[in-house]
Amino acid sequence: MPVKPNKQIDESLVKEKEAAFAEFIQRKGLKTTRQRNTIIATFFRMHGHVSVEELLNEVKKANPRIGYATVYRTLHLLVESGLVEERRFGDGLARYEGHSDVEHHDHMICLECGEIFEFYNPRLEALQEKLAEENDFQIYRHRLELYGACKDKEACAQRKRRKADQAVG
Amino acid sequence: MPVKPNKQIDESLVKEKEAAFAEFIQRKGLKTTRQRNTIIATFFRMHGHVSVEELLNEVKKANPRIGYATVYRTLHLLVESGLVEERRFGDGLARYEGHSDVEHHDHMICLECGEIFEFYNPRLEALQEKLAEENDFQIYRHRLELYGACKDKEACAQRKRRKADQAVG
DNA sequence: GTGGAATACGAAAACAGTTTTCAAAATCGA
DNA sequence: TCGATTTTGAAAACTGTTTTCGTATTCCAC
Repeated sequence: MPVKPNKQIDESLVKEKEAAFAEFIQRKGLKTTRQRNTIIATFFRMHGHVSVEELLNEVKKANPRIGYATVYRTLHLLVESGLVEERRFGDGLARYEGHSDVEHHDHMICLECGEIFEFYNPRLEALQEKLAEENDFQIYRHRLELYGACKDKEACAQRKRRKADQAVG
Repeated sequence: MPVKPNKQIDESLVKEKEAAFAEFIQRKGLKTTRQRNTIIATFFRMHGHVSVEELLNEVKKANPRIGYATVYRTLHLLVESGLVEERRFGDGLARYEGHSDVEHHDHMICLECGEIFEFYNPRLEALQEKLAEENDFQIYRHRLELYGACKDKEACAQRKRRKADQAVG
């Protein structure tokens, strides 16, 4: 089971998403702007579960004049378009995730190094459906998060150091 | 499977918890106060997933001079004591849940009427453990939330009305 | 292309939930 | 009861997010 999604950026996939967003914007009668293009181009080239601040930092490298408001607004549009999902892991801030090839997945969050792993298991999905059925409940969506720690302490510590370095730099 | 926990308040259980909290306070060298007593007595006699505002409203009936700050502070102590758990269901506010007889459970949240159902299934727990094991990950805790809708539309609509009434009253 | 209505931008203010501050009040061991 | 320590409540501060408002940009009709 691949716990971590592919780290490589698939440029053609990014282009596809940019096109899909452009179409969404047009369909809604909204306008294409330099800032929105910068923001989505940046976002779709980032990995994993991106916070607004992380995204803004990257965006500012391309255009320092872009501010929080526009990033927030563009992220809302991305969510509305269905290309991106908003997630909250209880640290109080929203994180955004571009839909990867894997349609749906759950998360394991290491409380040591902060890494967020993704996984998917059909038996788990099926079991949830069954339980909902038994309770006369219809599931629209769900969220499952396993909080804990990597057993590979060495790799975990290394990730932790790397992230600490990033935060300083 | 009982989807809703017992609605009855077990007074002896409440007393037990009050005693446990008193012991925690003492052990930490803190002081017993009228306000804290009021707050925990109120909390442990409420059902389900209580927001700070809901709790404060109840508390004010016993002592209108108690404010947000004290409620927040007391809830933090309750969490620290291990008698209460904090949960967040994505609507931006924290909810607090006294540990019930059921040690652990997951949630189904109806997006129509807002009702939060509890459930527990050992196979689900076991499967999660197995998946974590396969990924060299150790689970400390987890959270599973099924968002959807009650299939019993009548009961659902009734709950919705009742809650709307409460909000006004 | 140009004009102009509609939309978007950025900075700053507003907002909601939560936390902290501070001076006055309450607790509790000596 | 005294007095050091903790707690309280009101208000201010904080955090992440949303809205406001005046200016700038987009883009369709011409």
